[in-house]
Amino acid sequence: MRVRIAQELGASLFEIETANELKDALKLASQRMGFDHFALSLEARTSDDADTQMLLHDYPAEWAKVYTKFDLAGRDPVRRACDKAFGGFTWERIDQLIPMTRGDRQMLAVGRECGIGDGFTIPRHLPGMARGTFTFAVAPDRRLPHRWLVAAEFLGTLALTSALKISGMARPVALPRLSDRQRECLLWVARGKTAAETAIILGISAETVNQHLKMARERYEVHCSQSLILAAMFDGLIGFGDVFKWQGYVSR
Amino acid sequence: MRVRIAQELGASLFEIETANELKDALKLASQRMGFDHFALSLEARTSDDADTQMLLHDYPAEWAKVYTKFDLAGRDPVRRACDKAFGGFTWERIDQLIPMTRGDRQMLAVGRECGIGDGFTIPRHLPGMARGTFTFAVAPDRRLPHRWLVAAEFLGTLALTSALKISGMARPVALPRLSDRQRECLLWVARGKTAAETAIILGISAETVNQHLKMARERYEVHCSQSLILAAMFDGLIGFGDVFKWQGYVSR
DNA sequence: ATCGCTATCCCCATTTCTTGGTATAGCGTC
DNA sequence: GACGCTATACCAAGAAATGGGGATAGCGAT
Repeated sequence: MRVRIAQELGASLFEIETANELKDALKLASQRMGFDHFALSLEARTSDDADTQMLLHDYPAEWAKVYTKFDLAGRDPVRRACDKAFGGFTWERIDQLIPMTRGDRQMLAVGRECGIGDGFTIPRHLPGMARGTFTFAVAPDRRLPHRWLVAAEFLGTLALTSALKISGMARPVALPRLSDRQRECLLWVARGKTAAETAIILGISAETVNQHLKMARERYEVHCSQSLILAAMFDGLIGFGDVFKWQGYVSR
Repeated sequence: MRVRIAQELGASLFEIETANELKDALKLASQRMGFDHFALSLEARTSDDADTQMLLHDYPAEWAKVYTKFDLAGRDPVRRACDKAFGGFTWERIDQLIPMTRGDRQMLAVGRECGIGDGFTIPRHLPGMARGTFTFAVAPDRRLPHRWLVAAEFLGTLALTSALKISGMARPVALPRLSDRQRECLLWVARGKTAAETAIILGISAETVNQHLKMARERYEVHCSQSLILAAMFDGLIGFGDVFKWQGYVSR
């Protein structure tokens, strides 16, 4: 039932096209699930200018002011905990994820004074592309609606996905531009192999490997393997998982 | 109701202490939710090759054999899509995330022949620490239990968290740190500049640029610039935005 | 003041990549 | 059968990266 509601709210996110619409929808959704506040933060790494960040929230103005004024983001235990958790976590569990300093507790206390009590934060990362968090929070005198946390995590993930789309990063995917063989050569080069090594691995001549790479560079209109790798990776033609699994596979 | 069941199953995960127990629990849970198979993959982001990987699954033996034997991991579209999604995705939606090559479709077809039909994969990343995926799959003649996907994503996240704890990978890995100059040189190389061009841009000697890159490679314990760029990017030291922003900035 | 450490800078020999060519064979389409 | 596309293979010259040396300057700790 709760999940059903979250799914309905989530479905509406996919028709959203502006940050303002998203903010309104999230405010509605968070309150419907029994939270007092929400905050969405997305730091994308592919925007064209300084506008690589999206911050939507309905925190009390005072807290937002204090937070930005004293640059509390740099010492926020919630942010640090985000680098340690695969899934959402309630703030009372932060000390299980990271060591809490006195300053950390003090910061949470300041938050409470500003109207932010307990919270539930969902961290998400896309290597090289973006990192985002979604937080649901309640007033200091209220308790988190624990029965809604699963739905909240689901909705928060959708909200981040939507924000990513709005931010202009999720472009329509281009057609595959490399042949399988070209991609295979590229993959081994990305894994740190030389053309000669790749040739042995694939059982073809080193010159042929170079030829495939040459063709691949031409298609991507770049002049060096670094750019080729990054372009292919950005397009999703190869991924970090394809690469790192093979670190040290055949060491020299 | 479905979430309740997932929560109960999830709660049991936190008392688990060995990979085998986890595997049994996940097998039970996945079947209870209406899936035929599950697969948990966790890879730590460390350069030394100790137990940096955990793979738990109940895929058909034939598929596991084919997958490892033919290096299918390097051309698995599911793995690539994991770098593009904040949340779980069904395999039928992969082509909305990444370009699908002929080889990709062929690979999914081979999977179907081996008993793996549609799937739902949950990707999670911890920058500088680990990357994990959890997949629920059904036999080729069956459909994914869509009503269970929210619960599945919840449970999958918990399973990955549990696996992280069990594997001992959770200890913070000290990220290689690069000096400002090293990072600067790396950035320009990632942007496709040669050492000589970078030298002019930075106003230093080309040999010095090479030296910075050399030190950076040593810190990351890699032997070539490709690996250096990818490792730094995976760790969040540089991002696609830092790179593509500058395409064509100085024409060649 | 000396030690250890780091960031910065430079040279050079060897290996590797990049770019310009050419060529054959297979495969599907028109 | 001609055409386009791809995979395969090779050659050669020049540009670039890599890994081996050193060297200087600053900075904090003992």
